[in-house]
Amino acid sequence: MSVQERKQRERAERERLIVATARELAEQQGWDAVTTRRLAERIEYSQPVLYSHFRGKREIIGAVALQGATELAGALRAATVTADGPRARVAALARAYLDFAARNPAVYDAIFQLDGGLAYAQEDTPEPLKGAFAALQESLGEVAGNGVHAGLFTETFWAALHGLATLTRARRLPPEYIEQRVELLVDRLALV
Amino acid sequence: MSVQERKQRERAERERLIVATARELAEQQGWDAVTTRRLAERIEYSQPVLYSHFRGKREIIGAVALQGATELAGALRAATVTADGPRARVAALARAYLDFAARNPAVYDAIFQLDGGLAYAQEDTPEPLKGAFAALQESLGEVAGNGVHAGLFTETFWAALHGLATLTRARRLPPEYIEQRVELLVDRLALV
DNA sequence: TTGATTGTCTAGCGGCGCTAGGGTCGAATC
DNA sequence: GATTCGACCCTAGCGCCGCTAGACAATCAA
Repeated sequence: MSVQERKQRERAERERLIVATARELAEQQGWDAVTTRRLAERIEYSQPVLYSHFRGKREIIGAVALQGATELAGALRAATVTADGPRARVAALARAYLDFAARNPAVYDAIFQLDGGLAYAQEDTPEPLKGAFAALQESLGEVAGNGVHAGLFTETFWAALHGLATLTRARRLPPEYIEQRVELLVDRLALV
Repeated sequence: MSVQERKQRERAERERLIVATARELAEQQGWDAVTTRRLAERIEYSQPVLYSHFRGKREIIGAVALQGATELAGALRAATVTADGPRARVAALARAYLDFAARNPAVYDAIFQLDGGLAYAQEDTPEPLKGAFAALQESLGEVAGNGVHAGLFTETFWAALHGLATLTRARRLPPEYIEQRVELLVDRLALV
């Protein structure tokens, strides 16, 4: 059975390679440049091999999204544990979120803009996505204020961050004053 | 000279037809379905005719975006004039904005998500885009609060609306409770 | 009437996501 | 160790895409 196991391992390894390569290519040249041909060439296999791992390009985007969501959740938690008090936690959370979006634009798109065939905000939502939302809510739930549902507050605050992240990167918002906008958001939305 | 004028009129009319058809097709089946072939077929001309009006598909998206921005500005102003007092104006503005995004998803994408080759937040930004932002600022500037720059406040509030609009439509946010989220935003961000 | 110009179309280029079908090569059997 | 068999991967190609070159027809000017 050792031969089969080795093959399974190699297959899993190749799948990781595909996802990592897609992500890398997307960050380097944008998702439009991630074509099945280019991707196949980079991993040094032919195109059809991709389809033995994923149903299509959409699923590859989805895989990158899940990986990214896990990292995002980690980054958010890492940023908030060291902060002192609810207000500081929320501020750190907001900065970490926007920082992640700015540093990993392609991954951010995979999670929040592109169609990766994933279910969001439902029961069958994959764990990494739920986890990322949970990471947001852990800090934001503290400052929702009386009578305001924590989930609803988290969604709204998150939407504001998402708007800042996407409009800035799509050059719809001038890149200056990011910090002031975050301050404004935290000051007004978070009740300490 | 009347012949030339007639030709010019006809050309302009055809250009309007192209933009209107692209918009219609995009709203019906999404921007992915707006291919130069389909577009050409719908206007009953061959593909190259499109390229005698626009440099490419990107410019067609840009044309739809400009048209949409003008409409958006109008919708925002129409919604705010009847409202009584700054708080009500902002609430009406927010609802009108989200309503526009929900009713014209493809146009909204053309304005705020897709690449239409337009300049944003710069001196050479086309007038319709400046106008839409101005329409936002007219109502939002009133509730920025002391010491907060009106432009910065407008950008931040707008980003929050944009986040709600896009996340809702991309099914990242559950479609219920939209009104509550808007209430929350207006209550907290707008200083009356 | 003729020649130039303008306008439009047909055809085609390279590239896309995706798949059918054939060939190769290693594992299991005798 | 030879033979069979099945898993695996590649070549080739389908119907699309955005975009363009070059042929051709209609119109205008001389």
